Amino acid sequence: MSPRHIRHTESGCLAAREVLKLVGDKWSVLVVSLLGEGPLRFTELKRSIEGISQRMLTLTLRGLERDGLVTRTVFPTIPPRVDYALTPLGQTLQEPVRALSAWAETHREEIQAARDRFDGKDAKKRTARGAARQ
Amino acid sequence: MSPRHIRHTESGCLAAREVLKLVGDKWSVLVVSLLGEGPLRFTELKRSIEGISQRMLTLTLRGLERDGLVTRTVFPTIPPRVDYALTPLGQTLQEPVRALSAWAETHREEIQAARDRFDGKDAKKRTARGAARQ
DNA sequence: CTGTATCCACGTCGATACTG
DNA sequence: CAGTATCGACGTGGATACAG
Repeated sequence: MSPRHIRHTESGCLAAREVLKLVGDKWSVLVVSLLGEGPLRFTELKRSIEGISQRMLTLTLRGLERDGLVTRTVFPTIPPRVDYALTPLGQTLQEPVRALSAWAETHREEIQAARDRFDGKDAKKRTARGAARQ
Repeated sequence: MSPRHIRHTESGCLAAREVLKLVGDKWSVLVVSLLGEGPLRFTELKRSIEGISQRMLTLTLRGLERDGLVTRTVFPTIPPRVDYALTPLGQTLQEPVRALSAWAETHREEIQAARDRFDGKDAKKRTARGAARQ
């Protein structure tokens, strides 16, 4: 795994990879997006996302905290209360992410059409070879 | 898996998720970026990326082709020759992706600092509890 | 309430070998 | 040259149970 082959600055591309991976994460972007509208408690996040497990929410938040994108504030009360909020850095991430989401929304139908076309041709090929599956 | 909980339009968020996943993919963005400078053959791509296996390059290209981001042109010669190129749709994707990469580059050091801080505190906590690992 | 720990199913990826 | 097929290792995510 020599990272020498990647164009331009090596560290820049490694950073890009990591951020891209973060963005590709199943929950991170959603959490950041929710916190973009204000701080939330653990349970509030869990309820807002609803498909997420406790484990995954914890892991996601830890990762975001580690990267300096969210802050974790513990109130040592009983029962305990923990607030999560976006850092300034986390807020700046929202802009490029929103740009990407906008792109997705804009080209959603175009992509879907391409997929249908591709899958259609693929099905034809398979049936032509006599092995119609499904 | 009821997709009812996601905010705003359901299809929009599903589309965003899929694009985010595509962007988070280990190779897709790299391939799109390379094709952004002009069409390339299969082997040229393979050599340019170098860390990628034949299998992964094939799968990546099929996925991009399916989504209508790249075209696959076969020249029925011997030996065979296949050119891959970005579609107009694929080209438009480059802009938001570059914005995200720029964000990564800009905040690279900031993120690294946050990680060091976090990992440092984590290590301290662990040693304080008497279980210094590593 | 806010986690942590454990287990397991699943998908993804790489290595390798083979084909047209 | 440009793939496809197969296999095994690995990481990721969900369910569940338990703890502070």
